[in-house]
Amino acid sequence: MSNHETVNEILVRLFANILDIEEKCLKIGEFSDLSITEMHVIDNIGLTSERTMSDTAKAVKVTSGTLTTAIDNLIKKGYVERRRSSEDRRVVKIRLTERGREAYKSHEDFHKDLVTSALERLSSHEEEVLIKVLTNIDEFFSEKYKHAGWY
Amino acid sequence: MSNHETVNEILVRLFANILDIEEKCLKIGEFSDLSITEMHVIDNIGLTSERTMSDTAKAVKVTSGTLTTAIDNLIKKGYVERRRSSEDRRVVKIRLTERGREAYKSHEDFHKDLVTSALERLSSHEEEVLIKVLTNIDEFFSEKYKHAGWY
DNA sequence: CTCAATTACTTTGATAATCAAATTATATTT
DNA sequence: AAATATAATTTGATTATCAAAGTAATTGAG
Repeated sequence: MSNHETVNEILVRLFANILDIEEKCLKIGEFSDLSITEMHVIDNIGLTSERTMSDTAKAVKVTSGTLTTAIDNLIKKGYVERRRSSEDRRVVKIRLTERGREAYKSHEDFHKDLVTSALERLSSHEEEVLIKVLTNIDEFFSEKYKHAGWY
Repeated sequence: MSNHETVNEILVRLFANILDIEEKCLKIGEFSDLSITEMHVIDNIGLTSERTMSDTAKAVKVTSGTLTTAIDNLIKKGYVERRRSSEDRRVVKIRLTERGREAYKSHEDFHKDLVTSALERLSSHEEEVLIKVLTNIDEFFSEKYKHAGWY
Protein backbone atom coordinates (compact mmCIF):
# COMPACT_ATOMS: atom_id res chain seq x y z
CA MET A 1 0.00 0.00 0.00
CA SER A 2 1.29 3.47 -0.82
CA ASN A 3 1.97 5.99 1.89
CA HIS A 4 -0.92 8.05 0.65
CA GLU A 5 -3.37 5.21 0.95
CA THR A 6 -2.07 4.35 4.40
CA VAL A 7 -2.42 7.91 5.63
CA ASN A 8 -5.86 8.25 4.11
CA GLU A 9 -7.08 5.02 5.65
CA ILE A 10 -5.79 5.86 9.12
CA LEU A 11 -7.12 9.39 8.97
CA VAL A 12 -10.56 8.26 7.96
CA ARG A 13 -10.73 5.76 10.79
CA LEU A 14 -9.32 8.24 13.30
CA PHE A 15 -11.81 10.88 12.30
CA ALA A 16 -14.68 8.46 12.48
CA ASN A 17 -13.77 7.36 15.97
CA ILE A 18 -12.06 10.16 17.80
CA LEU A 19 -15.12 12.21 18.71
CA ASP A 20 -16.96 9.10 19.67
CA ILE A 21 -14.20 7.88 21.95
CA GLU A 22 -13.76 11.26 23.50
CA GLU A 23 -17.47 11.44 24.18
CA LYS A 24 -17.57 8.01 25.76
CA CYS A 25 -14.57 8.72 27.96
CA LEU A 26 -16.38 11.82 29.11
CA LYS A 27 -19.59 9.93 29.87
CA ILE A 28 -17.97 7.38 32.17
CA GLY A 29 -15.94 9.96 34.09
CA GLU A 30 -16.59 12.52 36.78
CA PHE A 31 -17.93 15.12 34.37
CA SER A 32 -20.59 13.04 32.71
CA ASP A 33 -23.10 15.88 32.90
CA LEU A 34 -21.11 17.67 30.20
CA SER A 35 -21.57 17.06 26.49
CA ILE A 36 -18.51 16.94 24.27
CA THR A 37 -19.49 20.33 22.87
CA GLU A 38 -19.71 21.82 26.33
CA MET A 39 -16.33 20.38 27.23
CA HIS A 40 -14.86 22.06 24.18
CA VAL A 41 -16.31 25.38 25.24
CA ILE A 42 -14.77 24.89 28.68
CA ASP A 43 -11.49 23.98 27.04
CA ASN A 44 -11.65 27.14 25.02
CA ILE A 45 -12.47 29.45 27.91
CA GLY A 46 -9.43 27.97 29.58
CA LEU A 47 -7.79 28.92 32.83
CA THR A 48 -7.22 32.55 31.90
CA SER A 49 -8.97 35.02 34.12
CA GLU A 50 -11.77 36.16 31.84
CA ARG A 51 -12.89 36.09 28.21
CA THR A 52 -15.59 37.93 26.31
CA MET A 53 -18.51 36.12 24.73
CA SER A 54 -17.60 37.24 21.22
CA ASP A 55 -13.98 36.12 21.43
CA THR A 56 -15.11 32.75 22.68
CA ALA A 57 -17.82 32.40 20.04
CA LYS A 58 -15.33 33.17 17.30
CA ALA A 59 -12.81 30.74 18.71
CA VAL A 60 -15.23 27.84 18.93
CA LYS A 61 -16.78 28.82 15.58
CA VAL A 62 -20.40 29.20 16.60
CA THR A 63 -22.70 32.21 16.38
CA SER A 64 -23.00 34.36 19.46
CA GLY A 65 -26.59 33.22 19.91
CA THR A 66 -25.45 29.62 20.08
CA LEU A 67 -22.79 30.51 22.61
CA THR A 68 -25.27 32.39 24.76
CA THR A 69 -27.40 29.30 25.22
CA ALA A 70 -24.35 27.08 25.69
CA ILE A 71 -23.10 29.37 28.44
CA ASP A 72 -26.58 29.53 30.00
CA ASN A 73 -26.42 25.77 30.41
CA LEU A 74 -22.84 25.72 31.68
CA ILE A 75 -23.79 28.31 34.30
CA LYS A 76 -26.80 26.24 35.36
CA LYS A 77 -24.48 23.26 35.75
CA GLY A 78 -22.02 25.31 37.75
CA TYR A 79 -19.03 25.30 35.40
CA VAL A 80 -18.98 28.94 34.31
CA GLU A 81 -19.54 32.42 35.75
CA ARG A 82 -20.76 35.42 33.79
CA ARG A 83 -20.60 39.12 34.58
CA ARG A 84 -21.04 42.33 32.67
CA SER A 85 -17.87 44.31 32.08
CA SER A 86 -17.80 47.60 33.96
CA GLU A 87 -15.59 49.31 31.38
CA ASP A 88 -17.98 48.55 28.53
CA ARG A 89 -21.39 47.49 29.69
CA ARG A 90 -22.25 45.82 26.39
CA VAL A 91 -19.53 43.27 26.98
CA VAL A 92 -20.08 40.07 28.93
CA LYS A 93 -17.09 38.36 30.51
CA ILE A 94 -17.07 34.68 31.31
CA ARG A 95 -14.71 32.49 33.27
CA LEU A 96 -14.54 29.01 34.71
CA THR A 97 -15.66 28.28 38.25
CA GLU A 98 -13.55 25.99 40.40
CA ARG A 99 -15.55 23.03 39.07
CA GLY A 100 -15.03 24.35 35.56
CA ARG A 101 -11.30 24.38 36.13
CA GLU A 102 -11.45 20.78 37.35
CA ALA A 103 -13.29 19.77 34.19
CA TYR A 104 -10.72 21.64 32.15
CA LYS A 105 -7.91 19.75 33.78
CA SER A 106 -9.61 16.42 33.32
CA HIS A 107 -10.03 17.09 29.63
CA GLU A 108 -6.45 18.27 29.40
CA ASP A 109 -5.33 14.96 30.91
CA PHE A 110 -7.21 13.04 28.28
CA HIS A 111 -5.40 14.97 25.56
CA LYS A 112 -2.06 14.51 27.31
CA ASP A 113 -2.52 10.74 27.34
CA LEU A 114 -3.37 10.82 23.70
CA VAL A 115 -0.33 12.85 22.74
CA THR A 116 1.92 10.80 24.96
CA SER A 117 0.93 7.64 23.16
CA ALA A 118 1.19 9.40 19.82
CA LEU A 119 4.78 10.32 20.61
CA GLU A 120 5.91 7.09 22.19
CA ARG A 121 8.42 5.16 20.14
CA LEU A 122 9.56 8.42 18.52
CA SER A 123 13.11 9.59 18.94
CA SER A 124 13.63 13.21 19.88
CA HIS A 125 14.79 13.84 16.34
CA GLU A 126 11.56 12.35 15.05
CA GLU A 127 9.59 14.53 17.45
CA GLU A 128 11.19 17.58 15.92
CA VAL A 129 10.37 16.36 12.45
CA LEU A 130 6.80 15.70 13.51
CA ILE A 131 6.31 19.20 14.77
CA LYS A 132 7.67 20.58 11.53
CA VAL A 133 5.37 18.31 9.57
CA LEU A 134 2.27 19.18 11.58
CA THR A 135 3.04 22.89 11.46
CA ASN A 136 3.49 22.58 7.76
CA ILE A 137 0.16 20.84 7.23
CA ASP A 138 -1.60 23.25 9.54
CA GLU A 139 -0.23 26.26 7.67
CA PHE A 140 -1.15 24.63 4.42
CA PHE A 141 -4.79 24.36 5.41
CA SER A 142 -5.07 27.81 6.86
CA GLU A 143 -3.43 29.22 3.72
CA LYS A 144 -5.21 27.12 1.14
CA TYR A 145 -8.66 27.73 2.51
CA LYS A 146 -8.20 31.30 3.65
CA HIS A 147 -8.79 32.69 0.17
CA ALA A 148 -12.39 31.53 0.25
CA GLY A 149 -12.90 33.86 3.20
CA TRP A 150 -13.26 30.97 5.60
CA TYR A 151 -10.66 31.95 8.09
CA MET B 1 6.35 25.11 25.31
CA SER B 2 7.09 21.38 25.42
CA ASN B 3 6.88 19.19 22.37
CA HIS B 4 3.85 17.53 23.86
CA GLU B 5 2.01 20.79 24.23
CA THR B 6 2.92 21.89 20.74
CA VAL B 7 1.78 18.63 19.22
CA ASN B 8 -1.44 18.72 21.17
CA GLU B 9 -2.21 22.25 20.13
CA ILE B 10 -1.59 21.60 16.47
CA LEU B 11 -3.52 18.34 16.46
CA VAL B 12 -6.53 19.99 18.04
CA ARG B 13 -6.46 22.84 15.55
CA LEU B 14 -5.93 20.53 12.58
CA PHE B 15 -8.82 18.37 13.63
CA ALA B 16 -11.15 21.32 13.99
CA ASN B 17 -10.04 22.82 10.69
CA ILE B 18 -10.36 19.67 8.67
CA LEU B 19 -13.94 19.04 9.74
CA ASP B 20 -14.73 22.63 8.96
CA ILE B 21 -13.07 22.49 5.57
CA GLU B 22 -14.87 19.30 4.69
CA GLU B 23 -18.22 20.83 5.54
CA LYS B 24 -17.57 24.00 3.59
CA CYS B 25 -16.26 22.18 0.54
CA LEU B 26 -19.41 20.11 0.54
CA LYS B 27 -21.61 23.19 0.69
CA ILE B 28 -20.06 24.87 -2.32
CA GLY B 29 -19.92 21.74 -4.48
CA GLU B 30 -22.32 19.72 -6.60
CA PHE B 31 -23.75 17.85 -3.63
CA SER B 32 -24.61 20.80 -1.46
CA ASP B 33 -28.00 19.33 -0.63
CA LEU B 34 -26.17 16.77 1.53
CA SER B 35 -25.12 17.39 5.10
CA ILE B 36 -21.77 16.11 6.32
CA THR B 37 -23.61 13.43 8.27
CA GLU B 38 -25.52 12.30 5.21
CA MET B 39 -22.33 12.18 3.19
CA HIS B 40 -20.81 9.92 5.81
CA VAL B 41 -23.80 7.59 5.61
CA ILE B 42 -23.34 7.48 1.85
CA ASP B 43 -19.66 6.82 2.35
CA ASN B 44 -20.50 3.97 4.65
CA ILE B 45 -23.07 2.34 2.41
CA GLY B 46 -20.38 2.40 -0.22
CA LEU B 47 -20.36 0.91 -3.66
CA THR B 48 -21.17 -2.63 -2.53
CA SER B 49 -24.39 -4.04 -3.90
CA GLU B 50 -26.62 -3.95 -0.82
CA ARG B 51 -26.46 -3.51 2.95
CA THR B 52 -28.99 -4.05 5.70
CA MET B 53 -30.21 -1.18 7.86
CA SER B 54 -28.85 -2.71 11.03
CA ASP B 55 -25.35 -3.32 9.65
CA THR B 56 -25.22 0.25 8.44
CA ALA B 57 -26.55 1.66 11.70
CA LYS B 58 -23.92 -0.24 13.64
CA ALA B 59 -21.17 0.90 11.28
CA VAL B 60 -22.07 4.57 11.47
CA LYS B 61 -22.77 4.24 15.19
CA VAL B 62 -26.31 5.50 15.38
CA THR B 63 -29.49 3.78 16.57
CA SER B 64 -31.63 2.12 13.95
CA GLY B 65 -34.30 4.77 14.47
CA THR B 66 -31.84 7.50 13.63
CA LEU B 67 -30.75 5.63 10.53
CA THR B 68 -34.33 5.13 9.40
CA THR B 69 -34.95 8.86 9.29
CA ALA B 70 -31.55 9.55 7.73
CA ILE B 71 -32.31 7.04 4.98
CA ASP B 72 -35.81 8.47 4.52
CA ASN B 73 -34.20 11.80 3.69
CA LEU B 74 -31.52 10.32 1.45
CA ILE B 75 -34.23 8.49 -0.49
CA LYS B 76 -36.24 11.71 -0.85
CA LYS B 77 -33.12 13.37 -2.20
CA GLY B 78 -32.49 10.53 -4.61
CA TYR B 79 -29.24 9.15 -3.26
CA VAL B 80 -30.41 5.81 -1.84
CA GLU B 81 -32.81 2.99 -2.69
CA ARG B 82 -34.55 0.76 -0.17
CA ARG B 83 -36.24 -2.63 -0.59
CA ARG B 84 -37.44 -5.35 1.70
CA SER B 85 -35.46 -8.56 1.59
CA SER B 86 -37.40 -11.48 0.16
CA GLU B 87 -35.47 -14.07 2.16
CA ASP B 88 -36.31 -12.42 5.49
CA ARG B 89 -39.10 -9.93 5.23
CA ARG B 90 -38.09 -8.14 8.43
CA VAL B 91 -34.85 -7.04 6.80
CA VAL B 92 -34.53 -3.88 4.72
CA LYS B 93 -31.72 -3.61 2.20
CA ILE B 94 -30.35 -0.29 1.05
CA ARG B 95 -27.97 0.73 -1.70
CA LEU B 96 -26.78 3.84 -3.48
CA THR B 97 -28.52 5.08 -6.60
CA GLU B 98 -26.40 6.29 -9.52
CA ARG B 99 -26.46 9.77 -8.00
CA GLY B 100 -25.47 8.26 -4.66
CA ARG B 101 -22.48 6.62 -6.30
CA GLU B 102 -21.49 9.95 -7.82
CA ALA B 103 -21.65 11.58 -4.40
CA TYR B 104 -19.58 8.73 -2.98
CA LYS B 105 -16.90 9.24 -5.59
CA SER B 106 -16.85 12.97 -5.11
CA HIS B 107 -16.32 12.51 -1.39
CA GLU B 108 -13.61 9.95 -2.01
CA ASP B 109 -11.85 12.38 -4.35
CA PHE B 110 -12.03 15.10 -1.73
CA HIS B 111 -10.24 12.87 0.75
CA LYS B 112 -7.63 11.87 -1.79
CA ASP B 113 -6.92 15.47 -2.69
CA LEU B 114 -6.66 16.46 0.94
CA VAL B 115 -4.15 13.76 1.75
CA THR B 116 -2.23 14.28 -1.46
CA SER B 117 -1.82 17.99 -0.91
CA ALA B 118 -0.92 17.47 2.73
CA LEU B 119 1.74 14.91 1.83
CA GLU B 120 3.18 16.35 -1.35
CA ARG B 121 5.37 18.80 0.50
CA LEU B 122 6.87 16.14 2.79
CA SER B 123 10.13 14.29 2.24
CA SER B 124 9.90 10.53 2.43
CA HIS B 125 11.57 10.61 5.85
CA GLU B 126 8.94 13.04 7.05
CA GLU B 127 6.19 10.88 5.63
CA GLU B 128 7.52 7.93 7.60
CA VAL B 129 7.44 9.90 10.83
CA LEU B 130 3.91 11.04 10.16
CA ILE B 131 2.72 7.53 9.47
CA LYS B 132 4.38 6.25 12.62
CA VAL B 133 2.56 8.85 14.69
CA LEU B 134 -0.80 8.26 13.06
CA THR B 135 -0.36 4.54 13.65
CA ASN B 136 0.46 5.19 17.30
CA ILE B 137 -2.67 7.27 17.78
CA ASP B 138 -4.75 4.69 16.02
CA GLU B 139 -3.35 1.97 18.27
CA PHE B 140 -3.93 4.12 21.33
CA PHE B 141 -7.62 4.13 20.53
CA SER B 142 -8.04 0.59 19.36
CA GLU B 143 -5.99 -0.92 22.18
CA LYS B 144 -6.80 1.22 25.16
CA TYR B 145 -10.52 1.50 24.48
CA LYS B 146 -11.21 -1.90 23.00
CA HIS B 147 -11.92 -3.41 26.43
CA ALA B 148 -15.09 -1.37 26.73
CA GLY B 149 -16.29 -2.86 23.44
CA TRP B 150 -16.28 0.52 21.76
CA TYR B 151 -14.11 -0.05 18.80
C1' DC C 1 -23.81 67.77 21.94
C1' DT C 2 -26.85 64.80 19.77
C1' DC C 3 -28.58 61.26 17.03
C1' DA C 4 -27.36 57.74 13.59
C1' DA C 5 -24.56 53.95 13.14
C1' DT C 6 -22.17 50.30 15.20
C1' DT C 7 -21.19 46.83 18.53
C1' DA C 8 -22.08 43.09 22.01
C1' DC C 9 -25.05 40.25 23.41
C1' DT C 10 -29.68 37.84 23.97
C1' DT C 11 -33.99 36.16 22.32
C1' DT C 12 -36.89 33.94 19.04
C1' DG C 13 -38.32 30.70 15.78
C1' DA C 14 -36.80 27.22 12.98
C1' DT C 15 -34.24 22.89 11.52
C1' DA C 16 -31.19 18.71 11.83
C1' DA C 17 -29.44 14.94 14.37
C1' DT C 18 -29.92 12.24 17.80
C1' DC C 19 -31.78 8.82 21.49
C1' DA C 20 -34.85 5.67 24.20
C1' DA C 21 -38.96 3.46 24.30
C1' DA C 22 -43.15 1.84 22.12
C1' DT C 23 -44.93 -0.40 18.06
C1' DT C 24 -45.36 -3.46 13.98
C1' DA C 25 -44.20 -7.25 11.34
C1' DT C 26 -41.78 -11.34 10.74
C1' DA C 27 -38.88 -15.38 12.24
C1' DT C 28 -37.32 -18.68 15.48
C1' DT C 29 -37.60 -21.59 19.40
C1' DT C 30 -39.70 -24.34 22.75
C1' DA D 1 -49.22 -22.87 18.86
C1' DA D 2 -47.47 -19.72 21.84
C1' DA D 3 -43.68 -17.31 23.57
C1' DT D 4 -39.61 -15.10 22.46
C1' DA D 5 -36.44 -12.76 19.60
C1' DT D 6 -35.20 -9.82 15.77
C1' DA D 7 -35.41 -5.88 12.19
C1' DA D 8 -37.15 -1.92 11.26
C1' DT D 9 -40.17 2.11 12.03
C1' DT D 10 -42.60 5.50 14.67
C1' DT D 11 -43.05 8.59 18.50
C1' DG D 12 -41.80 12.01 21.70
C1' DA D 13 -38.18 14.20 23.56
C1' DT D 14 -33.54 16.71 23.81
C1' DT D 15 -29.43 19.16 22.12
C1' DA D 16 -26.92 21.90 18.99
C1' DT D 17 -27.22 24.87 15.73
C1' DC D 18 -28.38 29.13 12.70
C1' DA D 19 -30.39 33.51 10.92
C1' DA D 20 -32.81 37.26 11.98
C1' DA D 21 -34.96 40.35 15.19
C1' DG D 22 -34.52 42.75 19.49
C1' DT D 23 -32.11 45.33 23.41
C1' DA D 24 -28.77 48.07 25.48
C1' DA D 25 -24.50 50.59 25.33
C1' DT D 26 -20.86 53.02 22.89
C1' DT D 27 -18.86 55.67 19.14
C1' DG D 28 -18.54 59.00 15.71
C1' DA D 29 -20.07 62.58 12.23
C1' DG D 30 -21.78 66.74 11.82
